[in-house]
Amino acid sequence: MTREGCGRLGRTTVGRRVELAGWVHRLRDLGGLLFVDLRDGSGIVQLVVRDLPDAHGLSREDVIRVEGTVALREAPNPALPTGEVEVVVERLEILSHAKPLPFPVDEEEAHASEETRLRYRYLDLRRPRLQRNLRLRHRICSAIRQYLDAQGFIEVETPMLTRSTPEGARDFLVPSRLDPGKFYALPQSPQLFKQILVTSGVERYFQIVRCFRDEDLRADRQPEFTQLDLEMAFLEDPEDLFGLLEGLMVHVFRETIGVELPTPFPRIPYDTAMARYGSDKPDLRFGMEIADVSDLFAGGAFRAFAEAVAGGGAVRALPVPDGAGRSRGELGKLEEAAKGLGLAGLSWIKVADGLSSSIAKHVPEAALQAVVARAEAKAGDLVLLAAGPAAKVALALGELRLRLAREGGLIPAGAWTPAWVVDFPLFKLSEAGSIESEHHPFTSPNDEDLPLLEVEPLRVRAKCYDLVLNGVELASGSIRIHRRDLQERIFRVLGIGPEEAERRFGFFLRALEYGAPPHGGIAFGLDRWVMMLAGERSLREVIAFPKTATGSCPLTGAPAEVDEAQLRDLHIRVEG
RNA sequence: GGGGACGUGGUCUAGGCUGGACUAGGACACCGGAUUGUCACUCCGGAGAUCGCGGGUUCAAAUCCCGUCGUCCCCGCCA
Repeated sequence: MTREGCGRLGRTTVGRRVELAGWVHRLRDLGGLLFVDLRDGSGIVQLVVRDLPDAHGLSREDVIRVEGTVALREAPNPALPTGEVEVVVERLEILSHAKPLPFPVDEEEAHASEETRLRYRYLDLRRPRLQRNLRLRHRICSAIRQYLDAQGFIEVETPMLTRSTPEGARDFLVPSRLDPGKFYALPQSPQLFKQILVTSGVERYFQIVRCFRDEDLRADRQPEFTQLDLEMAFLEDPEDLFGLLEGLMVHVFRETIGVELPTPFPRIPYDTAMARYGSDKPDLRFGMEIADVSDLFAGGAFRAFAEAVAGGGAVRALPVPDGAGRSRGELGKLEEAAKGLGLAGLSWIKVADGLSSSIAKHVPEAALQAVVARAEAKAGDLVLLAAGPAAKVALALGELRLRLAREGGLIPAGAWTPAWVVDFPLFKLSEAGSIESEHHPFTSPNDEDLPLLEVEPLRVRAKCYDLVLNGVELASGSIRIHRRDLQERIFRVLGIGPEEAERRFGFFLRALEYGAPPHGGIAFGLDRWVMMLAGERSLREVIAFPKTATGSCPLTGAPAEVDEAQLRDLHIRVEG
């Protein structure tokens, strides 16, 4: 007799003799009559047990096997998919006993601290919500593979033990036993390997791959995380990739949560994103677009604003729907928040029957009207005004835009607003004042900006793009440099001399010398993607065995001390 | 590296500001008993906590102070 799925029993299986096995979900002992809700991977069904004395010793989460006959219920339970039937048990075998549980596993929401949940992760994962998340994650991966396979991509594995290449984050290091004093690094991404793969004739590569970055954790950041990594040969125009990836997004959304994403996704230049949304990952689920009103205050009587414009800065306006009712106290708090974000101050205009404004004394009514018009504010709205260096104003207003939208409940539930952000700058200024890559050093500059490379590097744009979804950076990629001479020029701008370049990237530069095709690609943060589709707020809810905020694993106790002998083998001595 | 919140039986929590009748209360889980149509079963009874750890203040500390550890959130950091 073969085991059947609890959740597959129903009206059509009445009268059948079945064997079931699973976990005791709940018990209702009425003395002469015992009800057991039996749970397996397919669902839950009610068992009725009579005249089996052993059964009264059952506990929740015991693993049992039963034989019995499917019968129509006297009183159906509409809350249960199998609620029309029950299984009358004739034979019962306890396969494994469960101790009293540290927390209930039959509830949708967790009723235990995260630490307890992670310590008993095998119990936590039995909860329906996490089971759903695991299955959703599998379906997403499955849909990705299905789509990319159909598009001619092949999945190739790259090493986990590799060499440290100076990328943005701190590396996890693995000491070499055979070569004392030397270390492998766990990959922050398979960046150079995938470029070498396309150079090797793998024209369409992808990999669902674990990556490691030794930085502090967040709700949306784990030290080991999974990327959908992807690279194509003969990719010169990002648009060719966008179409393909929009197809991927549409496929995954359709197959997993049944949502139809409209294509094409909007393309938003980086400068526009910063100006209108104050962010390089704009949340397009709601309006509140920031308007530039610098010209309205240039040379005007309100000195704070006029001087900002004269000094090369900007004055920008953020409309707040239905914000006109805010009290002076609330506006004061907003200004405090703005100062915390680096602004010198925050002015406001309330749009009601007439206008009232914190700067009415200094600014003519007509100018205020013009600001309101440009910010597209309606009666009942509030307009916030900030002045200063353009980048600072943009970021601060962008942050306020998000906070006010969240607080005001202006973000529609169930909305999906993907967009491509394009035309990123190639470089940025580090805190120390040196030139750094905005994306990574293998990103190709825009052809027409090449003459600026050594002269005005900060003005060079990159063939670089992010896929942004609901204000979250979901994927990031670029067209790569495929010629050694250009790659060396970039290194020079970055202050990486020929010797250092040879030492760190010699293997890669050589690969570019033997016929490297133009190529490019992208990498998705898979965990975040799953998190969004699952509607979760933390990555830990979509990773089977995640780490705590301090990088520990309460289940296994990692990280942990190791034997002295192991350290000796690795030529490691621990201080202190 | 910085800021904030939290830590009380197995689990979740009340109490904490305003120290004293707190002999630390409740719910769930657990144990014993009853129970033949329940489905969050019900009813009766029971056991289980030196209030994360260390120090201090005080006649007296779960409660106030300092330190430390752990968890969570945020800033920095994350090409």
